Amino acid sequence: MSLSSQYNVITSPLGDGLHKDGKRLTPQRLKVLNLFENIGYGKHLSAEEVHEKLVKSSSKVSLATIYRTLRLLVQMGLLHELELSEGGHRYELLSNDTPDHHHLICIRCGRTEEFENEEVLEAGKVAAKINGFKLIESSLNVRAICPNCI
Amino acid sequence: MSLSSQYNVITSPLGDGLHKDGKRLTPQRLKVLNLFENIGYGKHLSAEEVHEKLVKSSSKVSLATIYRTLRLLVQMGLLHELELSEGGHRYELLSNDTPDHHHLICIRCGRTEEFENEEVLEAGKVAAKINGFKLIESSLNVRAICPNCI
DNA sequence: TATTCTCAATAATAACTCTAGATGAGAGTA
DNA sequence: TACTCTCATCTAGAGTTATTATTGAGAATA
Repeated sequence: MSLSSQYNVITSPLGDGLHKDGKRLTPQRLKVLNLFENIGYGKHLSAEEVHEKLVKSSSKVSLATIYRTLRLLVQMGLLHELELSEGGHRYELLSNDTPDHHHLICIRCGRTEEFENEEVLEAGKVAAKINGFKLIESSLNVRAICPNCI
Repeated sequence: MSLSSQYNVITSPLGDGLHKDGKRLTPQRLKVLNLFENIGYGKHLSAEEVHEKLVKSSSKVSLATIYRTLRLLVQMGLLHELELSEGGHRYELLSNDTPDHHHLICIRCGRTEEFENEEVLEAGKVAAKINGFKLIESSLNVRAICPNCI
């Protein structure tokens, strides 16, 4: 039996999106997406810049793969493509759902509800600042039992 | 190649604890632990009570397995054993770290810092109430980059 | 009564195999 | 310059097998 039938294995949005399509989660794809997550929202890079940055961080990924991966991540809705008037394209991280999204998860049936909360976002910011971290995103997971399962 | 070598598969504390010891994550073990999580902290049950409750919820687990599992969960530090003067033992969920614990996680090196925050706990409570869920616990995960990795 | 032991049957999961999807290097295209 | 294509090589992950931990039922123990 493969692990995918386990009760409690949680996978990434990238992995999930790829797998349900017969596609594969590769180190290269992860590196490209991580790069965008690291630089944060609102910043855009060209394919060449992505390539340079990965090479500098001793993560060699070929330019052809960069192009293929950028196209894929745009198709998956994880990146946004900007067309420049000077020619060429740039890519930026697309927040895939409500910013500052939190989840209420039923531990019995897995039902999930999203909600927003400003104080939670603020708490994340403060914690990051105190510890000298650069914030990327925060998500509150509330483990609970839904009405149907009580 | 087995999934365990993947980059981004997150497993449960129970699964992790068992696997690193060559032990297995079984439905029975999960059911027993879930039962304690569902009734919440501070409440204790005897082996017989655990058995009854599981049988009632149409989750048949043999009494022998209940005893074996309770001993295991105590060894793993997930449950606490109380010795009663009238004879027999009772078990209760052990909060394995700071209650209302939140995590600041470096997405590059994996370094993790814990912190507490009252507003976050409150936000979880409110969200659970609005949606009719019974709260179990909430944890805020802040994805960020630590000083060493910036 | 509360708990443990025995042992045949069951099943979690590590290990291995295999195949199609993905990559790298470099040539091709516009 | 900006990107795509080709193709040999590589590898992610599905599928399968095999091993051995775990379970259930009931007897045994204290």
